[in-house]
Parts: sequence; C-alpha cells; structure tokens
Amino acid sequence: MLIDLARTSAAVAADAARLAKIRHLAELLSRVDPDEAEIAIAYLSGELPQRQIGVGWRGLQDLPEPRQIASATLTQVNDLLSRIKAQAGPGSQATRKDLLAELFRSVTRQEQSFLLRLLGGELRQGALNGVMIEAVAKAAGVPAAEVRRALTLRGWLPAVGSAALTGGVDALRAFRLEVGRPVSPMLAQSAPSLAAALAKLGGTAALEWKLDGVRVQAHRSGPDVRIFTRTLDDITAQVPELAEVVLALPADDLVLDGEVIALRADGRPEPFQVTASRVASKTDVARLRESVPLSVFFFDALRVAGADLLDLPDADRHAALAGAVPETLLTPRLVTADLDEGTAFYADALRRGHEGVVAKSAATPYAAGRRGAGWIKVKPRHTLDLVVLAAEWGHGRRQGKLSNLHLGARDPATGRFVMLGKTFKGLTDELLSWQTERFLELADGPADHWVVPLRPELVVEIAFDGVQRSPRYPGGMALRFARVLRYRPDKTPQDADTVDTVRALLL
DNA sequence: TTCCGACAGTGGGGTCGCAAT
DNA sequence: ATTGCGACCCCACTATCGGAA
Repeated sequence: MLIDLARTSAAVAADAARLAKIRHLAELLSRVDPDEAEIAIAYLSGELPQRQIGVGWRGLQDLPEPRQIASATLTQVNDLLSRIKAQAGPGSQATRKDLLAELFRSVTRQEQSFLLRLLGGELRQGALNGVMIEAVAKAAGVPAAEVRRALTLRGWLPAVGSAALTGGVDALRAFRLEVGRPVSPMLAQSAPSLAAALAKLGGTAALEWKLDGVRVQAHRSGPDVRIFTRTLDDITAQVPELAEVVLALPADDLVLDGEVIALRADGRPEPFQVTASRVASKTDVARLRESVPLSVFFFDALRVAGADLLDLPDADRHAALAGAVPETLLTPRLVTADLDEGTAFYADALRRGHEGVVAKSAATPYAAGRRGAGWIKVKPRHTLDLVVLAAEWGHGRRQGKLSNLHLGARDPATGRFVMLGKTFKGLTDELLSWQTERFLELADGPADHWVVPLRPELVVEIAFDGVQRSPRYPGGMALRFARVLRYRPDKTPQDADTVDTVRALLL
C-alpha cells in the first residue's frame, strides 16, 4: 500500500539517526510484496521506475483535495504514473494534468504529501540511494558491499535491491558487466591544490588533463556501439563521430570511459556551452558534426577484448586502455610523485585552455560514487569582490533564512551595479542567520516577496570557476559555480570589482 | 575521544525538445 | 514565432552521523 510507504517516509524523516532510518526502511522492505519491491525501493529512495514522467514543480500546482481513507496500492499508483509518462502530442499536457488529478484525488493527505515530494524530486527524508543501499542489505541479510558492487554494474538500485530481497547474495553476484548496459561511472572528489591532492593519494599519482566536456561511456560489441552519459542516458545518435571512432578500433569487445569535447581548429577547447549544446542536439546532427565536430579522449577501460577490468588497479586498467586505443585518443597523462613535475603538467593543461587535472591513485579499482577518493580533481579558482544586490528566501532547512544572493559588479561608466548571477554556496548556518538579519536591515522594498531587493552596500568575496556568456544577465556574462568565501566588511561598494575586470576573464 | 568518509540537502547557469500560446 | 516547462549537461559547498583511528 502507498500509505505504508508514506508512513515509512515520515518515520525516516522524523529520525535524524541514519541507523534508525535504515531500520525503518529495512522493516518496510521486509514486508513488501516481492512484485512491488522494485517500486517501493524506487519511491523510498526518491526515484521513479519510469525515471522521469514529464511532471515537475509546475505540474504539481492546483491539485485536488485528498480522500479520507487510504486504499491505493503501489501497482495502481505506478500504472498511473506510466500512463502519465506515455502522454505525448497535442493535448498531452491537459491529459497529464487530468491523470495527475485522478491520482491525487484517490489518495489521502499523507500520501499526497509523499507523492508531492517524490514527484517534485525533493524527498527530504534524509535518505536516498546511499541509505537505501544499507537498508536493502539489512532487509536481504547480505553485505552492503555486495549491493554496492551490483549497483555499480547495473546502475539502478530498484532492480538490484529487488534481486537482493528475492535471491540474496547469489542474485547479486549474478550481476555482471554487460556490454551495452551502462555502468555507474566512477566520480572524483576535489582538492584545493595539486599538493593537497598528491598528499591525499600518498605520493605517486597519475595526473590527467581534466577536459571541460561531457562524460561518456562507450560500449562496443562487434558492430554494435552505444554511447552513454554520466546519468546512463543513451546519446549514441547525438554523437555519431564518437561511435565511428569506437567502431574503428581493433578490439571489438570494449567498454571505455572518457570525455567528449568540441575543439577549435587550433586544438583549443570550445567553451563548455558549445560542447553541451552540440551533445544535446538531436536534430540536424549530420550538419552539426561539420560545424561543431566532437573529439573524444578516453581515460579508463572497464573491458577490453572481452576481459572485465573493473577490479584491477588503475595502472593495469590504463595499460589495457593504452593497448586498445591509439595515443591520439588517450587523455594526456603523467605518472609522477614529484610535485614540481606535476605542477608543470597542470600548468601546461591550463595554458592549453583545459579545466585542470585529475589525480588518480594507481592502486584504485573502478568503483561508482565517491568512495575511496581514488580520483581527485584540481582546478584553479578565481575570486572577485562583488556587491549583494538582493536575496531570496531559502527552502527546506533554509526556510526562513535569506539564502540565495544576487551578485553584482560595479559599472564605472554608470556607477550602478550589473548582476552576474546568484549563489547560495559556502554559507554556514551562522552566516545564514547573520545575513538574514543584516539583509532585512538593508531591504529596499517588500521583504515578504520571494526576492528581497537590498540597498547595494554589502561586499562579499566570491570564488568561481570562470566567466561564461549569458543570454540572461544584462552584462551578457555570468559566473560559473559561484560560491561565497567571506563577507568583506572592510570594503565599500566603491571598492568592489568592476564589470571590466569580469569581462577581461571572459576573453 | 577525536577524526574523517560518506550522504543528503540546497540550489547555480545553460541548452535542448516539446507543447501551448 | 515565442514562451514555459521538464530534463539533463556541467557543478560547490555545509551539516550530520557513525565507523575508524
């Protein structure tokens, strides 16, 4: 029953302790019908079996009142969500809305609240994939490591968890790397400097250029090639030149990990927006590949010539990769324990317009998620002193706090401030409280509105990765990945950085 | 007892495809 | 032709719990 999940979710949310959350979830999983286990695991980890159904925050407005008595089963709810997803073409939005209303009319208030959070993509119960892995392990009586391993290979916890509940460890071990089915990609942590990254890895590391493109996983079985993104979406049709590259390799049973990127004629990278736009385009691909050709650089191999490599150390996997693809397709790499040598490699990557480097432990096997810190990215950081122009009220745990800052640079020509973007990152709870009070003193207009305009008096030091062209902001440029470092009470708005300084970073 | 790894939460800019206007 | 929405590309950071040291 849906009500059982809604109650479990509420209990999970009410307990701060992770072990208690795991207990609540495991108890639910222990009594769920095996036929509905996949749905239960998906919903309680904030996912939908359909992945996405075309309903977002807007579609969740103006829903009907709940009924009094709970009767909906998981299968009923899930079938309705499938019907919503299946809508397409003229009139589909109205039909979607009708079906969604039908769903919400058929459930109680507590179920509505759960569905709203689930469909809105913000479960806010303090448990998602990571906690659910533990809960599945507990309910199925298997080691969590077995669940994690199967998840890496299958990439979809509801399927893995359902198998674990039914078939235990044996069922989990049956998950193998399958060519044509994407694997959860290994992710990197970050470090503030190359020295810090090398220290974390303990001496010798493999350094690789960090290219500012789109992560791809290439699968080839004989003549069949499939290309997947980080979220395991199939983008083969959008990147035909990549499929051709893989098809031209001598080995015909392959899974490779790499980055696809648009390069200019001189070999320097295009801005990320160019690569992303090209990769996302589904129409006119044949013409686009002439005007914006994509290049691919591989940095890992999960399977070469039919041999699975995931459990091998990085050094061995890379050796296999280097044997399988020509050097022109390899991400430039340097294995070193020497900081000076590494620094020169990093500086060279930046000079050529790339994002930074990734430092890798030579010993680490391939594992999904961030566990193990086998990969550490290092990127340079810019900073600017900007003026807070406005602030937005926060959600969730930031409710009641002014959270999101509108940032502006000084325009010497007009004496006014030009907005360059927003940020909510880098703020401690203490700082959030302080700035909320301070902002209400500076409020220049109604403070009960979503956005609270401020007199431009506060200077804040902002870190960011770069400046990009913006179709949204008046200066035609925006900061990428802006975050707060600290307030600068010692500075006045007249000391703030200017739009000219920012524009110089765009070029 | 202290430290630190892993998670969840809170949102950022940009772009595409699609349906509605 | 334009606008709004959902989805997904890139992502940084803090708070918290609980196992490791």
